Amino acid sequence: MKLPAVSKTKTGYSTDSYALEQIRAFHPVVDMILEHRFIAKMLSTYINVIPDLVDDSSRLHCKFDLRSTATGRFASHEPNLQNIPMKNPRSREIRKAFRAPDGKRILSADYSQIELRLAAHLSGDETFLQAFRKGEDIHSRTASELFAGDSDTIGITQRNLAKTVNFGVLYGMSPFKLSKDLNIGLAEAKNFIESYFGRFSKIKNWQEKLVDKALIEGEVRTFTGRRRLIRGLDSRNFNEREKAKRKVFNTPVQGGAADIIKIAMIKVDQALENLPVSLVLQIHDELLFEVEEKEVEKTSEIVKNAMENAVELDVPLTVSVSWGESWFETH
DNA sequence: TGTTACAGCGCG
DNA sequence: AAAGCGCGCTGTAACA
Ligand SMILES: Nc1ccn([C@H]2C[C@H](O)[C@@H](COP(=O)(O)OP(=O)(O)OP(=O)(O)O)O2)c(=O)n1
Ligand SMILES: [Mg+2]
Ligand SMILES: [Mg+2]
Repeated sequence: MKLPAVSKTKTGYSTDSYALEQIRAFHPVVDMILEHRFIAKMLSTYINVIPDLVDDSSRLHCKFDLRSTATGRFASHEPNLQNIPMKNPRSREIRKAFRAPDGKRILSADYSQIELRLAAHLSGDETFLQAFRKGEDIHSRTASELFAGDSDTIGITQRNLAKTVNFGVLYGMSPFKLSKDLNIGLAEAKNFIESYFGRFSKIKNWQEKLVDKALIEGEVRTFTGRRRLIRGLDSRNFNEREKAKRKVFNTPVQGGAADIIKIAMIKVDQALENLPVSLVLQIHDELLFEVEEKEVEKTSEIVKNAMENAVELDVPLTVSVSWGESWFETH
């Protein structure tokens, strides 16, 4: 349609939502395509599919693959119940369909800033460690810094963007992508990254040491000894080499967080032995339970305690618990 | 009818 | 998307 080209893929012009956002002012069809894409995604992935998978007892069972991921996380499939809509208020409505039976509640327990805490622990960065000892919420803090000026408009959407920024920068995001994500200039994005690693000054050095070690050993490990083989660190291709480096310093953190919740699952299971509670889902750093309504408060305490004390780090682990009649009410 | 590559997008 | 990482699912196009 001769609209401006935002970027290219290997087969043509890119039409992903970022590209369309950039050209929406040039033609009314662009917004219509975005809306169509959104509805099509919801229908084809969730709304038209999931009801047919519910069994005779109104239960929906996914499968969990415990040994397919590179980092030690679980993977869920048929259907994937680890990617049910959450971030967009319109699509989040889907969670109202995931209900506890009469007399029971859905209870969710999610680690706070889990990979940031683990990164603080593993790197030993004093500023980072102190922030968590003081009970700071770094995602919220980043949100306020990003939206300095309009402090009333900082809600969950802004915190989610800040979350992407915090993990993006930690795991090697380029100033280019950061500037696009935040709609800011390249220079400002560079500044943000510099001040991030300036503030948490031991992080960079810790990451470099991990890469040096991985180059020698050909692998990287989480704190439990879980190993991931890393290829490409000695590649002559810059992109391939840099990609391998990012895997090296992501894996101990993402994989370590996976180790933590696995330990927590064992402890939770033991602690709940005599209560009418079933663990129904794991979503990377979150556990979802079905609980007799009467026992919700007691379960909340036990679960929170077991998860927060799964392992002992140089920072506290904090877990947010919430519950309701459906999955929508949690968080 | 089934497989693969691709682009795209949902979640953590 | 041009240096965030980790997943699974979808529709389309091309091909067997
Ligand atoms: N864009 C994202 C979102 C999440 N994660 C990883 C790091 C998070 O620590 C972990 C769990 O995701 P959460 O959404 O639970 O985020 P946090 O635990 O960091 O924050 P919260 O306090 O909101 O739970 O998944 C990531 O790498 N990139
Ligand atoms: Mg969390
Ligand atoms: Mg979570």
